[in-house]
Amino acid sequence: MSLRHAVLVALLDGDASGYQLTKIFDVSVSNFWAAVPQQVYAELPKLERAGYISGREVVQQDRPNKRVYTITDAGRAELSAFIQSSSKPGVIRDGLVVKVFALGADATDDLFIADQLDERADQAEAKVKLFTQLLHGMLAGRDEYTYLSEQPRIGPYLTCRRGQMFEADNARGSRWAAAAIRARLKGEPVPPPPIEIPSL
Amino acid sequence: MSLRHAVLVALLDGDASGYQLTKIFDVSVSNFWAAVPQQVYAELPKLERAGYISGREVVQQDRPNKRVYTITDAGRAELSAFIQSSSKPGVIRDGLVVKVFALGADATDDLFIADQLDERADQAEAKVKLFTQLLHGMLAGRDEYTYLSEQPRIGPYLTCRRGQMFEADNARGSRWAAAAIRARLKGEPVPPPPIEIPSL
DNA sequence: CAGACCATGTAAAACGTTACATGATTCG
DNA sequence: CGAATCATGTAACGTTTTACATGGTCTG
Repeated sequence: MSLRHAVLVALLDGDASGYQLTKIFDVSVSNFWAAVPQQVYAELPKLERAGYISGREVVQQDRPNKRVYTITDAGRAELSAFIQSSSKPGVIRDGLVVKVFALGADATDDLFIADQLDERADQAEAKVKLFTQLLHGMLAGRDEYTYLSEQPRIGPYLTCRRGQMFEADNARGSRWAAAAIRARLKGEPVPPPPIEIPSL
Repeated sequence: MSLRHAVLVALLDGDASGYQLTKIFDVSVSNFWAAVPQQVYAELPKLERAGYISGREVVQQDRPNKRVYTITDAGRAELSAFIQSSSKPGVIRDGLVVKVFALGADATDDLFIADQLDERADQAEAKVKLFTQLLHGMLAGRDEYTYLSEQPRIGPYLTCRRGQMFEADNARGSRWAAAAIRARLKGEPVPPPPIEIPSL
């Protein structure tokens, strides 16, 4: 049950409303913990009742009023307890790769899979661009070495960097697989893979 | 809802019992669709009632009897329909990366996170070795180019290859992050990252 | 003879997804 | 004035996780 912890870490970088948290989940937290807005909104009252966060009303003239949450000491303690507990392996569930596993069962299906792999590669490339912008924003002109050595809160940078590398591989791998499928079906030579297979 | 489809693709390579399917999920399907044995066992009667698979009792002397399932034509059609439907983005939920996001909030916690990253790197390296063995088993002496050009069912090979690359990056990235955290805490120079940050 | 592997489940609780609902304000 | 953004939920349904349960055979 770490939706709760995902919300708590998101509040480490400053107070936020439910709406702002859904945006933070969209661009950064979703790389390691996916959650839709309804889930986030549902979690906030639970966390507040548990004493891990405290909310306050913020009246706005130009926009609807909002409720802004702060992580409490009890929330930080809960986070510490979570960090010091053992980590379960991450779960992956990707329907597109289920389809890739089915490759070779039907040639018509194979073409659909190739199309979807290219689409996935496009999305992954878009994410890489977004993450690269976010990273340069955090670096603010400094180089990575300086940033990592001097910045106190490197967590958001590292997870964004991880997302960037993950999506870059995702894009390369998906693009290659799509090309390989099409080449096979046309009887043409399969292109070389992005990374050679290691030996035993 | 693609647990159902994950079970169906697993049956494309031959009939299997519930128990065998849980093993297939363990070593290969779990790379793209995680499921515990109870989930697999629960899905089989549903798939049989829907007509997508058909089961038969197999009596064994040396071991407990088992029920072996075969994918039906209706099952293949259902799989085709799934393949031709649009793919939702894959979901990732990884508690360890939630912890990484929290880096910098507390130095004691940071050390725990570094330990867990090393542990994760060990597990990822073990998976890379396992996948490399599985891949060489599938290749059976042929090179990858030949295999991909000539083999009809390349799905299992590609998903295994993908898992291998994913885990290799996972291992490299986790190992580096652990080293970077420790270096920072000791005031030593942060080691260079496995991949340079792309420019804007 | 203990521990691992084969073989299959039930039941309850927790969690996640989807559809629906509402209403204000800003921007083009 | 319509669309986008801000802002927050409820309710129903479906899926996943966790704990529990059982019993045979095989290996050291």
